[in-house]
Amino acid sequence: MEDKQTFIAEARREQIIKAAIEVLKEIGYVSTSLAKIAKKANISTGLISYHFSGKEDLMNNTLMYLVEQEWEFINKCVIQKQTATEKLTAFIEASLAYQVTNKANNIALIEIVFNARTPDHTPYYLLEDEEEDLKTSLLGEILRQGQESEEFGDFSPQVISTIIQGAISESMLTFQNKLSVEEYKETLIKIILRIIN
Amino acid sequence: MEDKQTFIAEARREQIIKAAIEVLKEIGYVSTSLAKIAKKANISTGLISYHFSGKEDLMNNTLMYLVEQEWEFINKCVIQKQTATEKLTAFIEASLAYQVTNKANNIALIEIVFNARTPDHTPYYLLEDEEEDLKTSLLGEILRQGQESEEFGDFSPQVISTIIQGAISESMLTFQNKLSVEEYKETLIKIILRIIN
Amino acid sequence: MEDKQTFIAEARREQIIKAAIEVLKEIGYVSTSLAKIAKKANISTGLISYHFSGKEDLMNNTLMYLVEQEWEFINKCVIQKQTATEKLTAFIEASLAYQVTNKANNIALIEIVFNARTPDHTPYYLLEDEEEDLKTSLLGEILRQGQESEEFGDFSPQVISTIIQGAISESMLTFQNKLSVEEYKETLIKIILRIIN
Amino acid sequence: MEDKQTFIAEARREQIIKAAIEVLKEIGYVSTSLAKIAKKANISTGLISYHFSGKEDLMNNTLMYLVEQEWEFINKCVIQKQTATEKLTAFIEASLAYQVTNKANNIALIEIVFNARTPDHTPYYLLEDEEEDLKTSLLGEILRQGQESEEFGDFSPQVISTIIQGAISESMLTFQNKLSVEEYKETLIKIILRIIN
DNA sequence: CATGAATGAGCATTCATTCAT
DNA sequence: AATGAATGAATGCTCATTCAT
Repeated sequence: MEDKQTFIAEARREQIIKAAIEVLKEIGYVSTSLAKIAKKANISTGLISYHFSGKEDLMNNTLMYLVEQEWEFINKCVIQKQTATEKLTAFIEASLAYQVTNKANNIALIEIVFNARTPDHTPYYLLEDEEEDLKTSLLGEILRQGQESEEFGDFSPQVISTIIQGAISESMLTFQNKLSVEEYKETLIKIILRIIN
Repeated sequence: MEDKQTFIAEARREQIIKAAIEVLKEIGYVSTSLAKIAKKANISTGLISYHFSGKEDLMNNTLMYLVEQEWEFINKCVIQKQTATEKLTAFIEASLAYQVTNKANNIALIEIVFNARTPDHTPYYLLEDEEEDLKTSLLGEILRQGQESEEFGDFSPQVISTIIQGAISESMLTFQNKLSVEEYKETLIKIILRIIN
Repeated sequence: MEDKQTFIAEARREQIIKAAIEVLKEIGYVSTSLAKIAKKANISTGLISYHFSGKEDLMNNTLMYLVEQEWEFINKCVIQKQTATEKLTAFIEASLAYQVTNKANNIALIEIVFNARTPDHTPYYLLEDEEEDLKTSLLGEILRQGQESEEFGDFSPQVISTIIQGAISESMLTFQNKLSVEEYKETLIKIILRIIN
Repeated sequence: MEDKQTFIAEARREQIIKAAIEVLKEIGYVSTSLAKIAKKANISTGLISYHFSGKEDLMNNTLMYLVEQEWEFINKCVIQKQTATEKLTAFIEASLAYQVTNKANNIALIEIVFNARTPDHTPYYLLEDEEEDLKTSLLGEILRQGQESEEFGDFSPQVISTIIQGAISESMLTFQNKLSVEEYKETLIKIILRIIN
C-alpha cells in the first residue's frame, strides 16, 4: 500500500519535472511559474506544492534530474571504452551529441543554472559544488587515468578540463548555423589529443 | 540649452544603468525589478519609465553598455600590439583580466544574456547577432590576420574562435578557488599558440 | 461535489458582479478599479482575477448580467398580454418602470455601454450586435406581430423602434425633477399608439 | 502686448481642445490622458497644465466648446425660418445632419457627457443644468412659440421635447447600417408634425 | 492524493501634476 | 510661454503559497 502510494507519488514528481523542463525550454526561467507548469501537466497548482516544498525545491529537483540524465548518457558511452584516449574521445563525442539530441533538456539546464540563486542570492553557476560537479569529475577521472598510465603527457588537469568543458559549452551557442557539429567534433578531438600527448 | 538637457538625461540614463548592473549582480535577473533599481539609484520608479520605454528597453541598453565596456577594454590592449601572435596573447590576457577586475559587470552581463528573452521567447544566448558579436569579431579578425600573414598555420577560424571563447567564459565559473588566474592565463596562451602554429 | 464547487464559484462571480454594479453606480466607470470592487466585496484583488480573466471580462459579464436582468423584467410583463397593442403598452410601461425601480442597474449599464471599448477602441455603443440587441428584438417582435395581425398600420418598424427606444432612454436623463414618470408614461403611450394606428 | 499674449494663449487653448476631441474620438474618455493629448498636439504635457487648471478643467472646456459648436450650427439653420413648423423641421434636420457631418465632435461630446463626473461623483448626464441645456431650450422655445401662435395643438412641451431629443440621440446608435438617415429624417419629421398638430 | 478557492505581496506601467529653467 | 525632468500614487495583473474539503 505504501509502496503503491510512493510509486504514484514518484510518477507524479517525474510528470511535474518533465512539465517543468518543457515550460523552461519554451518560455525561460523568468516567465516560468508554478501555474504554467501545472497547466502544462494538466494538474492543479496546489498539487505541485504538495509534492515539492516550493518553487526552489522543484527547480533543484529538476536540475538534479537533468544532471543525472546527462551524466548517465555520457557515462554509458565512456565506460565501454578501455584506454584513456578512447574514453576522452567518447566523452567529448557524447557531450556534444547529448546537446544536439536533447536540446530541451540542455536549455532547461542552462535556464536553471544561470537563473536560480540560493536564498542568500549566490548564483548557482558560481556555487562551489561540495560533491564536485558530476560531469567534471568524470572528465577529471579520465584525465587522471591517462596521466597515470602515461598515455597522456604532463599538464594541469584543472586547466585542460576547463578548456574542454568550455569548448563543449560554448559550441552550443555557436552551432545555431555557423558551425557544423561534425566538423567541430572532429577538429576539437584532434586538437585536444594533440595538446595532451 | 538643449545640450544641457540632453546631458542631464544622458547622465540619468547612465546612473540608472549602473544601478541596474549593481542590482543584477547582487540579486540576479529574476529578482531584479524596476522598483529595486529605482531604490538603488535613489529615484522614483516612474523616472525609469520616463527614460526607458520599459524593462526590456532598460535591459537591452544595459547589455549594450556592458558589451561596449568590455570591448573597449580589450580592444585598447589589442591595438597596441603589432603581430597577430602578440595581439592574440593580448586578447586572451585582457579578456581574463577584465573578468577578474570587473566582476560586477561580468556577472550582470551573464545575468542578462542567460535570462532575457525576446518577446517571442527566444533566449538571448541563442540569438543570431545580425552585426556579429563585437568581441567575437575582434577575435575573428586577429585570427584572420594571423593566417593571412602566415604567422598562424591552417585551421578553421570558427572552431578555434569557439574554443578560445569557451576557455575564457568557462574559466570564470572555475576560478572561484580551484584555479589561479595566473596559471590558467599562461597555460592557456601557451596551448592556444601551440595549436595554431 | 463538483456541483458544490461550481456553486461556490458561481456565487462568488455574482457577488463580484453585484459589487461592480454598486461601484459603477457610485463613482462611475472611469474611477472604477478592480481594487475598489474588491474592497466593496470584501475580498482580495487577486480573487477577481481568479474568477474573471481580466477587467474587460468582468465588465462584459456585468453588462450581460444587467441586460439579462432588464430583459427578464420586461419580458415577464409583456408575455402576459395577448394583443400587440397591450404588449406594446406593457413594454413601454415596464421599460420606464425598470429604470425608476432599478436605478443602480440602469446607471451601471449606461456606465459600461458608454465607457467600455473593445481592444481596438470601438465604443460599445457603436458596436453592431451580432445577435441583435435583446431588448430591441423584443420590441421588434411586438411591432412585427401588430403589423401582421393588422392591429397596427403601415410604418417602418426600424424607425418606430428607434423612436420608442429613444423616448425611453432619454426620459431617464430628464426625469430628475422636470418630468413626472406617470405623466410621461401615459402621454408617451397615447402618442405612440396614435402614431402606429 | 497683452492682447497678443491673450491671442496666443487663446489659440493654444483651442489647439489643445481640438487635440482632445480627436483623442477622445479615437480611444475614448477612459484611455484619454493628458500625455496623449499633448502628443497629438505636439506640445509638452506641462503646457496643458499651464493653460488648464487640470484634466477636469480641460474636459469642461472641451464640452463647452462642443456644445457651442453644435448649438451654433443648429441655430443658424433655425433662425432662417419664420413659422414654428418650419423651425421645428429645421431643428430636427439640422440636429440629424450635425451628427452625421461632425461625427468626431459628436462622439467626443458623448464621451465627455457619459464619462465625466463632478468631484462628488455626480455623472454629467444626470446633472441639473442650472442654465437649462442650450439645445433643449432652443427646442423648447420653438415648441412654445408654436403653441402661442396656435400653429401647434395642445401638448406637454416637456414630453414632446424629450421624445424629439430621444429620437435624435437614439438614431446615432442605429444609423451604423440598419437605418438610412434620409428615410429616418423624413419619417421622423412627418410623425412629429402629426403628433403636435 | 488532489482540487479549487483565496490571499497578499509584488510586478511593470501610466497617470496628473509640479517645478526649475 | 513653454519645456523636460521628476514624483508618488494608482492601475491591472501575476505570483507562490496556503488551506478546507
